[in-house]
Order: sequence, then structure tokens, then C-alpha cells
Amino acid sequence: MKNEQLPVRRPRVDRELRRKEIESAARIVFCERGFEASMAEIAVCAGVAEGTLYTYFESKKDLLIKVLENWYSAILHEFEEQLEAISGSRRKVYYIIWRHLKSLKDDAALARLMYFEVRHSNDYFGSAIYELNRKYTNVLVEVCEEGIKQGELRANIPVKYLRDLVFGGIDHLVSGYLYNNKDVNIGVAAESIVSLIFDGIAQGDSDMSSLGDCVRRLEAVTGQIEGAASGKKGKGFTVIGD
Amino acid sequence: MKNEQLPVRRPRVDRELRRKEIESAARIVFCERGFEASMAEIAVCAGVAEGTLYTYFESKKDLLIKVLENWYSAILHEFEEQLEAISGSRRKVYYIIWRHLKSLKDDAALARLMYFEVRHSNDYFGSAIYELNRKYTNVLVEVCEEGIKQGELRANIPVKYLRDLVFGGIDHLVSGYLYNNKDVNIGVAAESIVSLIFDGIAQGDSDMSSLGDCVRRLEAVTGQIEGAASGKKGKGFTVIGD
DNA sequence: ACATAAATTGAGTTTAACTCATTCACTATT
DNA sequence: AATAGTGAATGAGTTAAACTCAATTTATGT
Repeated sequence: MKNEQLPVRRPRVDRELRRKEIESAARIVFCERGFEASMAEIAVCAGVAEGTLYTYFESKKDLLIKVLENWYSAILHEFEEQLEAISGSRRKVYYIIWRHLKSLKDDAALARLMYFEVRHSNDYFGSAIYELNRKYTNVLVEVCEEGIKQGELRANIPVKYLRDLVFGGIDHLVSGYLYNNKDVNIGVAAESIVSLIFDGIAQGDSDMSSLGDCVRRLEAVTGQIEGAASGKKGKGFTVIGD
Repeated sequence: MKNEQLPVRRPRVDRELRRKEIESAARIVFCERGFEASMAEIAVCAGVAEGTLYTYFESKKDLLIKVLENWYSAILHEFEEQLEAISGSRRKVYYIIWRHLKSLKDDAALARLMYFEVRHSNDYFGSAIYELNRKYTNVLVEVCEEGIKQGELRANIPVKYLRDLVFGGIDHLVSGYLYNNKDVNIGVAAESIVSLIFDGIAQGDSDMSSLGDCVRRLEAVTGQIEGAASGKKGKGFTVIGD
């Protein structure tokens, strides 16, 4: 007869509790040592035998994916919540990009694992975390469609391509930084990307574009005022910059 | 010690020739079976013993990287050659994007290996193929800088970010297709990306709407100031700062 | 108390990359 | 032609870590 994981009826230590224990041990070990970390190490950190891990998770990769899932779904939650409070397509898009960059920066170790181990592995597509990621990136699509409806954005934007451009671009941008812990100024990065996306690179009407610049500068100034008023320090998030 | 039977055939060949033999055998096997392919299989295909592989290549990954290097440098060569014949920033950028997409489509198996196995592995950065890739993507940067000089493109483009956006975006776009052999219409994809990059997504057709947009933005900024004055703001995202 | 179910264990299995002492093909020297 | 020297080629053996499973321990229902 075989020992398989079954619906919990009579946990010695509550099964969900232990699962959480293992997940948080794994998070710690993975963050410290990357995917090189052995299951033995994780077992030690969680205070269980190696074999036990396999009664909770199918494989090492599976365990890693669960860890990243927890992380990601927390981000997604905050993400959707905050976005509601922001008005204007450009500001919304800016927030999406900025927040995404911030997540990657704040949890660089996890982002690194996501990027290097999961994102491009064969079992990523179709996984729960893939779906999470779709939902996450789709927020941009929704914001754009709303912007089109409001007349803030041109009607014929290939929205799906835009999504790939933005999130793929950020991946590409950040992966270099993730590798050797260089610092990214996420404010500058976000504004650069937004300006590319919104204004394009073609030489347009110079009056108009300088007006846009003017507005952006005003917004930056506003931020200074606001920051001073609310007494917030606000480390390094500049709307404009280069 | 235990080498008694020797049904061995051992042609001794020029070292560079044999290296090429192994590389092309590896290319075939990797393309067919992916990185799952074992060194034993590659050895059989190349008609040598497994150990021999290790006198030419440090590791399996090293061998794969060499295979991809050959592929990539051929692409790069054609790339630079063709580009000279094209005039106009937009047409050049279109070609870069289109040609890149075409390479990925034509050699999907290799692209897949590049994407899933090499691109995000730890020893990618600093490798020769990384340098090749830099050179490759830098062509876009050069084209843009030329376009700015010619006055075809706006002067203040954050060119590095543009590069990440384009190539990262394409990666992102294609990786989905690479996974399940869906078809991509590279013409449509290339044009969509070019239009995004050049024209942006902002509504900018008429002077009026552009001005209206500016006014709306200014109003929003004013609102920020007012909000700041009343001191009300959650922990959440503010347009500026955080 | 006892039987039973299930959680836990760690020694053992597996698998494939990688190593290295040895063999032997080839060349230069006599 | 014989011999020695060089280094390419070999494949059995090593290793390391993910994963398995029969046995063990512990909690619970009757």
C-alpha cells in the first residue's frame, strides 16, 4: 500500500500549519542560497525529515513555485487595491510600472528565482503562478481599454502587444540588475518607460510635447510639496529624471 | 585496470574538425530533444565516447552555449549587412524587429533553448553569447541615435530603456508562442510594435485634444496640491513619491 | 485499551553529469 | 624499420542530489 497525501482528517501537527512552516523555511533557504539549495537544507531549516517534504510537495520545483505563489498573490492583492484610488490613464500606467519595479526591487531574491528558475521553465505555462501573472499583467490591458474609452488614449492601440512590451521590457531591464545587485532608480525607470509608451519616439509637434513635459514637471513639483506637507521622506521616487 | 576488451575504433582527427563535428551533433540532438538530451546521446550522435566531449567542452551547458553562439553570430552577421541597405529610422527599426522575430520563428528550437536554458541561467552574464547579444541589441540603439541626429526622432529618447522594451517585449511575446507551437504573424507583430514605439499610445491627433489632455493633467495636479493641503492621504500610492 | 489511519522518517535508489587512469593512434627521430 | 614520445580518446567508476518507500511513530475513534 502506498502513502499518498490525503485530505486531512487527523493531523498530528495540523497539516496546513506544517505546510506553512515548510513553505516559510523554504522561502528563507531559497532566498539565501537560491535554487541551488538542497531539499536536505530546507528539511533541516523546517525541522523535518527530507522525505516529509515530499508528502507536502511533489518536487523541489513545486515547492519553489508555491513559495513564489504566496509572494505573488500578496502583490497582486495590493496592486488591485491601490489602483482604484488613482485616476487618469497615464498615472495608472505609471503606477503599474512603478509598483512592478518596486516589487522586483524589494524582493530581489524572490524576483530572481521567479525570473531565473520558474518563469522560463517548461512547467511554468499552465501553472497557478502563470495564471496569477496573467491576471497581474492584464491590469495594464484593462487600464488601457478604459483609457481608450475615456478618449485619453488612441483608439487603435494593439493592447496585447503593449502588455508584452511593458512587462517583457521590465523583465529584460531588471534581469541585468538582478544578476549583479546594481541599484535601479525605479522612479527614473518608470518615467522613462511611461514616456516611451505614451509619447513614442517619433518627432511630433514640438509645442505639444513641451507642454506635456511642462505638466510632468508641475506634477513633480507637486510631489515635492505634497511630500513636505505629509512629512514623508519618500526615498528616491522622482517623476522626472534621467 | 579493467580495460580488457577493446572493440574500439579511434580515428584521430584534427582537433578543430572534431570540435565542429561535436558541435553539429549537439545542435541536432539538442534541437530534437531539448536540454533533456544526455551527453551520452550526443556522444553517440557524434560517434565519440562520452568522455571525449569533456576534452572539448567544460560542461553540457558550455556545449549548448557554443552551439547557440554559432547560431547567433551567423544571425548577427546577416543582420548588420542587411541593415546598411535600408534608409529611414522607422524602416530600419521595423527591419530590426521583423528580422529578430523571423530568426526566432525560423529556428524555434534553438530560440527555445536560448530562452529557456541559457538566457536566464547564472552563467549567461559575462558569457560570449551575452556579449553577442549585447552587440545585437545595440544595433537598435545605434539606429535610434542616428535617427535623433537626423531629426527623425525626438531628441530626449531614453534609448537604453527603448532597447530593453523592444527586445524584452519580443522575448515575452515569443516565449508564449515558443511554448506551444502557435503561429505568429511576424509582419503584424512587427508593425504593431513599431507603431507603439513610434507613435505612442497617447491621444495626440489634434491640437485641441492634446491641449485638453494638458488641461486635464493640470487640473489633476491642482487636485494633488489641494489634497496635500488638507493633509489627507493613506499609506497608498501618490502620484509622486511614496 | 486497542485498532486503525495517517504523518513521519531516513536509508536506499536512481540518474546523469562529470572524472581520470589507461590505451592507443599518430609523428618524429634514429 | 624500430622505437619513443605526445596527447587524443576512452568508458568504467565516482558523485551528488532529487526522489521513493517500507517501516515506525503518534493521534484518534470505538
